[in-house]
Amino acid sequence: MSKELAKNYDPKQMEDRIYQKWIDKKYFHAEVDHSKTPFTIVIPPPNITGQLHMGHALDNTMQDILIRYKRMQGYNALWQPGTDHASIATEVRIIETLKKEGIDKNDLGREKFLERAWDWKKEYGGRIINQLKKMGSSCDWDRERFTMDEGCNKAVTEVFCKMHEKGWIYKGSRIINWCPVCNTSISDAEVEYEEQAGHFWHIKYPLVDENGQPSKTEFLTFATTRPETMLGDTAVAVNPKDERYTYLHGRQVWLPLVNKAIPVVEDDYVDMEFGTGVVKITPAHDPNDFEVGKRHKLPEVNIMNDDATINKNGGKFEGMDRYEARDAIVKELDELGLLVKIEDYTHNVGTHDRCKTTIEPLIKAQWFVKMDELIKPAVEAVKNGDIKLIPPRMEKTYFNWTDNIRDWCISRQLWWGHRIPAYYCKDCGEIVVAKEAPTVCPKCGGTHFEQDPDTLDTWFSSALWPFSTLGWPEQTEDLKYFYPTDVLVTGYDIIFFWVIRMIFSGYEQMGEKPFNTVLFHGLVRDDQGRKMSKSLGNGIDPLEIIDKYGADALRLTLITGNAPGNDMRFYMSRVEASRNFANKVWNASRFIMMNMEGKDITVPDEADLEPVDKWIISKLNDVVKDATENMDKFELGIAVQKVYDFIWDEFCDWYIEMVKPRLYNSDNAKSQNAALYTLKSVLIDALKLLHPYMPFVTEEIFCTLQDEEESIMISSWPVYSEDKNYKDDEKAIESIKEAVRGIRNARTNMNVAPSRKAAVFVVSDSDVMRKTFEEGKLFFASLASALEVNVQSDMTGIADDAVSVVISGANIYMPFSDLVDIEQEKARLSKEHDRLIGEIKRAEGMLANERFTSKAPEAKVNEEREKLAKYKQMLEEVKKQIEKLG
RNA sequence: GGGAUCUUAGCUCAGCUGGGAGAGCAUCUGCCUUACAAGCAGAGGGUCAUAGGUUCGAGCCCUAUAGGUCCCACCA
Repeated sequence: MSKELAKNYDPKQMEDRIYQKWIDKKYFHAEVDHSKTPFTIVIPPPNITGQLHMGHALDNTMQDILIRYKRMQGYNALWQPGTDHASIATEVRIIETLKKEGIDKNDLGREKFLERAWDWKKEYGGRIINQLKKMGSSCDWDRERFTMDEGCNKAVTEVFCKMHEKGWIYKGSRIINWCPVCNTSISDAEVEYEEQAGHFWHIKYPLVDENGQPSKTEFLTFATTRPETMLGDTAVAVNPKDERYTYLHGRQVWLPLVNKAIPVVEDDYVDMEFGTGVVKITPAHDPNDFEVGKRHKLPEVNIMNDDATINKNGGKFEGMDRYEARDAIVKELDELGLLVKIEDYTHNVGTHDRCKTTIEPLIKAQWFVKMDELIKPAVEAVKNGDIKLIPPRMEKTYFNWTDNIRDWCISRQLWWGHRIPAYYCKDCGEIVVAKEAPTVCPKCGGTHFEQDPDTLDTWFSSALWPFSTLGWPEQTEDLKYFYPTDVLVTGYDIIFFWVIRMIFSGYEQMGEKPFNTVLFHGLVRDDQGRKMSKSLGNGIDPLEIIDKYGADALRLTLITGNAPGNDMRFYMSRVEASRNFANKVWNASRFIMMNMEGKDITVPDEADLEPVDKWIISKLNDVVKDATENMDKFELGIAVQKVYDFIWDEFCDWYIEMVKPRLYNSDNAKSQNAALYTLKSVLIDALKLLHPYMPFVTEEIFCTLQDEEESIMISSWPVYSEDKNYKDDEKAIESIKEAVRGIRNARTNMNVAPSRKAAVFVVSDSDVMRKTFEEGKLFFASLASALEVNVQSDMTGIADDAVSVVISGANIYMPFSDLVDIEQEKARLSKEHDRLIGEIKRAEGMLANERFTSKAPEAKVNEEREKLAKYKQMLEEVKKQIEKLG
């Protein structure tokens, strides 16, 4: 019993219903099944603080397309979903919320804070999942994971302990990036450099004279952007090759305000060309100075508290904020006559990517991951192609990072996250790293321990995501079967944060790569090319788009007209165009079903298929081949464009129109059946090709069209077949299309009213051509607004002044001379004449070139010869017509 | 400072391994033709940034230049 499609395409009434059906039927669920080849994608876990934005929408659309495609191809497709605890992002949000309630994080205490965090997770963690469902994402929700669930926690602890044992995780006192607002260290990757207008303070320090006192006559001048750090200066440096300063070797300068003598050191780090060639050295507050300090064994004087106020080492400036101190110090130096000048200076300032606070380099004891060995297999894998990056240019970005890798600071002074499994003996201070809290100190036998208060960088756990979600560290069946995963789809903006770290973690922990291919996409920008952001208020909510136009339209919009890895702009007009396409598919299907109503459609003999039928079947066959190839190359936008063009331009605008006369004529049942069968089968395959992109509308139509099959998403992907390759029929129908286009064009040019039908004569001396038009007479007549069609080999019955259209191999005549403006007709023919002359010139030019005919591939040369012959013949015909008109 | 990328129709962008310049939107003209006006038919519009080079042949490959975007580094 065939159902009916609603009159109008209305995504709202179907999408949620269909999604629920898929869930109920468990179509998304994947189980280990050794009779099938697995195809696995792990989702980039969205933050629990997050809401679906266009970036997610794009990212997940791409994944869903790949998963649905592979599932239809018969793979055991698993899309592993989950969410990320997003340590610092979440913690910041909770602190904000607490603040509104007048609660300070520290007053609340760690335990209570974590309770709040879990409440938060419960409340908001599911929100984005539901939003992903609105997109149509076919994730296996039965397997949903969280980076802080039991299994992931176990994986994290396991990795930490293993790597510590191996010596690749260590605790060290080094200069790190400190965020004074978030009160935590952050990794290099989390520092964002921002150009800021600042000042360059030129300052001079007196040299120390032979009595150990500050000289009144000798000074050293230099410039700094952060004068407050002078409180922590422990040297000034010059380049050893700098002859201007040879006299300084072995001498000291007097550090004002602090009032002590500090040495002049020589170091290659100093650029002689820059400034005065003198640099103040503050080892505790600058990464470069830190290195210089190490080389010269300088003391490290930390002058700041964690909140970036000056500490007791800052003497009378103690307690001031770093910027207050800056002003105060500049003022005092000026009073002492030590301020030479102040320049405006624009420079890059490191800020925290989460809160935009200027970071403060500080020396702190932190945990690090040693990178030099760990990174090697990850570099090798991309170099030798074991892991493919798409587009390949991303490799350069990748290597740029791996070549300059520095140890990864993984400890964070936060509460929300994986607590570091390191325990300190309260008696002797011994550090024990273990999966479980130790009971006895291996060094002193003490029994009191305190766990390290710090948590791990949020990316530490997401680096393990491809295998922790499959059960690791347990050797599960899932892990053996689904790992390594196939494709990772993500934005190029997290290549350093996440992609690289997953790759080296995969090799280190699993001994195998985490995925075969990384498919990168760009950013979705607003219609002016700006990044969508909260502060600009230019973000477009995907859910609003879905509500108005449907998820299918949104998905199609995001995937078309954009090359891999490139940013794209989001236009409402494009969403409308996508929705219109859905509507087009909807209506074409509705038309086909209306005509199928009450008919018992059978599979026709090949002999009963008419040339038009074979033409569209052959065209579809080509699209199946092309689109599949494109999808295999991850050219998703190109693939769907071909399907789109096929459905709209070929199937709807030509085939359906061509077949209408047969549908309306029940006298020839065989022909009608062949048409209906072709309509239906081509539609079904086209829907299948479209399904990964537009899952909802294709499902609704598919299920309405044929009741026997449950769902398009578990139907099989169309396969190219040599048997459906009807090149002769394609050629024939293209001739008719050419004729129709020519006639329409001529009619428009002549201003012939559409309502006015004219007789049409097709004249050709080719038997094949006459047969083509004879067979296609019926639909040719309707498409060409012909009253009648006469196919003949001579000019019998055709008026001299009939309008003529020349196509390759035939002349078409329309005797509506009474309506025709001869001058206009001449102009039209003259234009056609010029066009042909141009084509002939081009082809002749190529063929006259001996180097072309001898060097170009033979097929190409023959192609040009054929074209030349064809155009020459057409030109002769056009010339004759022109002559006839005088 | 290093690197990537872009410059194609009025706008936004495709153009896969080099072989007669495309789409959507916008514009103009005509159509409420029995699936679709969220539509149909037709039309206009491009020295493919500039200059060289390789090639029988370049939007595509190479070099340089100009302009835009982004990433990395961070000379105090």
